Amino acid sequence: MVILEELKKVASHPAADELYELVRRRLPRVSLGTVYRNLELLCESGMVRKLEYGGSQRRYDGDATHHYHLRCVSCGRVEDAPIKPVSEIEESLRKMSDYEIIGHHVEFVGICPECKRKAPRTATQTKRALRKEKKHGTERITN
Amino acid sequence: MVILEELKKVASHPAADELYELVRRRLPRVSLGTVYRNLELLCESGMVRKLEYGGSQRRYDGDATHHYHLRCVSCGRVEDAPIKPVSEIEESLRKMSDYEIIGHHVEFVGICPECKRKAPRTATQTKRALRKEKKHGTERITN
DNA sequence: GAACATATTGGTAATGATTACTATTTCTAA
DNA sequence: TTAGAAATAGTAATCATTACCAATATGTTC
Ligand SMILES: [Mn+2]
Ligand SMILES: [Mn+2]
Ligand SMILES: [Zn+2]
Ligand SMILES: [Zn+2]
Repeated sequence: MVILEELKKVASHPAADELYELVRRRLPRVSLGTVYRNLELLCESGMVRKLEYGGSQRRYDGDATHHYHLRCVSCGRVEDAPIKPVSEIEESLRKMSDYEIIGHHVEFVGICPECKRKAPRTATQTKRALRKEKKHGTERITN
Repeated sequence: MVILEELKKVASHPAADELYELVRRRLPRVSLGTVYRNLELLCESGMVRKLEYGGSQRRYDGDATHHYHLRCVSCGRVEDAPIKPVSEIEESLRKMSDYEIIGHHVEFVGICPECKRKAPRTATQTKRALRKEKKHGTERITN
């Protein structure tokens, strides 16, 4: 319950260890293993979504409804993309493929307003950042 | 060169160790580290794409042009989705977000024809497979 | 070609996120 | 209470990826 509550409280799509720190404030004796185990159970029950895009750590999302994400290549922040999913895209693929299509995921990559302000980049710098990000995953943010 | 050639030969989006085995047939003394190192260089030079969707291993794509992917939740196969990318979706997001949008990735999930034939699934079984797949990543395929 | 500087490699160790394991604790229901 | 079941904390194991470095290969200048 506490794990789910804390996950729903934040919009930051935290990784397991970040969520662990949040949960610890309320349950100081909880273990990281318990966080992982229950996140898995919550995913299975459909109350939590596991995000497995770029980076070296999985992120978890307390909002299990279908929506897209937007990741800042500079600071690693992941936000919900403020557009609604286009289900028609699945239909058009069904016409072209023999797969039984179950769903789709979309991740936009970009630079968040804060990072734009802090360090406006040339196109070259942006490409470099993208590479570095792909290489190392992105820094943790303390949002 | 050999690494890039072998990667371009296959349509299976192999993981590093799978590609390592392919390269070894031509360069028996090559090391896995060399494969990783050069894949990184090829990514940086833009000739190879690194796929970081689900599963526990990264996959590599010798086709660096923008395209979508289609993953079978049953066997783990990853194919190119036979539809063209919709760039308009980035435009519509630009209107709604202050991010500087750089690009987007799409992964469809479904069941490939072969798996459908081998083990037709009920909706419940499919959901279960999806969970298991999310949990363990998917089996290696020998395509 | 010899001598040197530079770049790349193979082999192996280190890293780090996730998972597995297990003794102990907590819950449940008679 | 009390026995059995379920969950947990703490720790070990796993395994994909990176880091490291001595050895080898490559290129360059004379
Ligand atoms: Mn979200
Ligand atoms: Mn592809
Ligand atoms: Zn940012
Ligand atoms: Zn399949």
